[in-house]
Amino acid sequence: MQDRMKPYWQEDGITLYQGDALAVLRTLPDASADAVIADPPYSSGGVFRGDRAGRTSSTKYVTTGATLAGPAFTGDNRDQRSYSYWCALWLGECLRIAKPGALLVVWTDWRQLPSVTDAVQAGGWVWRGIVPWTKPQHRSRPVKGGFWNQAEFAVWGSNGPLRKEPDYAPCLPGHVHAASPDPADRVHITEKPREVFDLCVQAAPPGGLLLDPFAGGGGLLVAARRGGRRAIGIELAPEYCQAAVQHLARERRRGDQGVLEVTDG
Amino acid sequence: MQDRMKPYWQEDGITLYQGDALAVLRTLPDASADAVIADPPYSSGGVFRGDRAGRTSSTKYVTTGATLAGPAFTGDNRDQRSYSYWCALWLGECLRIAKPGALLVVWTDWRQLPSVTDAVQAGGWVWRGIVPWTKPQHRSRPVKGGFWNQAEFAVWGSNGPLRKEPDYAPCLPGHVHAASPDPADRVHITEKPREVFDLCVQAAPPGGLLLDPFAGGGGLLVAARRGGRRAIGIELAPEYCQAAVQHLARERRRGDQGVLEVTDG
DNA sequence: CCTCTCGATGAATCCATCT
DNA sequence: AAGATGGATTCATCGAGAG
Repeated sequence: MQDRMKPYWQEDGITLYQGDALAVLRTLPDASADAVIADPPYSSGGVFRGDRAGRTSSTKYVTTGATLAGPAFTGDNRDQRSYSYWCALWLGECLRIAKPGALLVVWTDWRQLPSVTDAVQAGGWVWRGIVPWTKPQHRSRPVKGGFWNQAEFAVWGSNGPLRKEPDYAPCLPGHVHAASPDPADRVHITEKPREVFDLCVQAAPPGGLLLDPFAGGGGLLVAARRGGRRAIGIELAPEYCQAAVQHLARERRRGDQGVLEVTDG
Repeated sequence: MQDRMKPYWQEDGITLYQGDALAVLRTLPDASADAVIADPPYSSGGVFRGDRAGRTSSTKYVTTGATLAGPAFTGDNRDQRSYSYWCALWLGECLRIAKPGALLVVWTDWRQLPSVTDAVQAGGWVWRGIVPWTKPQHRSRPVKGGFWNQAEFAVWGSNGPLRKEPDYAPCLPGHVHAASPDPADRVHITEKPREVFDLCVQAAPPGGLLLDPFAGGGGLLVAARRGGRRAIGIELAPEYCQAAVQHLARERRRGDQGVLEVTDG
């Protein structure tokens, strides 16, 4: 662990660092996080390698004429071996930061799933399962002559044996079925629905600390505050750091309204 | 391809061979199957290596002393390397038997998923996706301090480019949510629900030929006939061959009743 | 029709002990 | 010390049936 960095933003137990995930992770203290929730760039593309090179996320993920909600995100063109290697690096660093028994959740698509399970174990975590997130067909991609592509996957594991303490050792649902947010409401291109974030947040006990090395639009940070957890987010792109902070501010206003509505009812 | 074997049973375009999958596959003709649907023994169980070896399916998967449907099945004790190797062998043989553009569906659990995706590609198939089957929580197992284990996975691919013919190139659902059949109604310990078989059957066009190298209790053969497809099943255990034939006979009677009921209504 | 209790269920897992 | 063996046990869920 190196010297502490200056946060990009901090409020209500939510901290956001701007910078490269590996670089920032190295500055975080040992055995401090109750759970690590990671949604790294998938680095996926065509079935054959040539399809994968030289395109940025704006052309890859937006097939219709819809306008791109945010800046193209980087780090999404690694080939498979270097992707596994890179994942093993930051996963190993996360292991150091995680408390014993802490949970790990890493999101991926079908194509990178085997690389991610390898990397999780290479990073020293105990791999314990896969949680599918399934989307309704109208929000996913048809494959002519095959099966719809309507699932993404969370590879999950733990730092050593699972927590058994009676105070917080829940049995969490092993499947989420929810639609992606409407493109108009999306902060990040690949933003996951609220249901997914709300599940991930429960990987840490109330008041516990979540670590999100690829914070993107800040969806997990928002969910962490909503669920009464602290969180540390890391995001490389300044545009997304700004978007995440705005997201947190917007949801705080909406949350206040929610509280008022509850009081009224 | 070697000499034809004598079928164990044959009727209505459904053929069942009794024998080792690899041995029987070698006797089947080239480019004859429209789809391959495989539900091999998972050789799974145990987060750590020691828990994976030397147990039979009856002691491994059945905790309560209750209802053991049928005998324990064999071939469920391979270590990870030999499991991948063995899968690549029969998958390669299936590729030879498959028509160009034929679909492949291989069922597995989370633990063997990466091995199976490797083996599918090693066998020469183009890997194209993962279809999760999710179960309701009350028919799956809680994991204290973690996520419920409530999904199994179909790794799917094709023999070369996907079929594009307008006559049969459907977009099939990429997710099934269904409960396991009631233990009393099960022919095989690990039998999948009807919804799963009905989806798999659609991988071949109506009248087309399905190949099931691990027929077990015959669930896919029954579904194939129900869906108007032909099928070739292979099963090693004579007990399960017999059970599959009985299953087909029972469902034929039930099917006749079903037709009558529809006529009545 | 609603609420409650009760029981069955699970393609395993944990851990002490022995080799 | 590492691996193999064997025995004991997990608990939230939801349907059925009763009240």
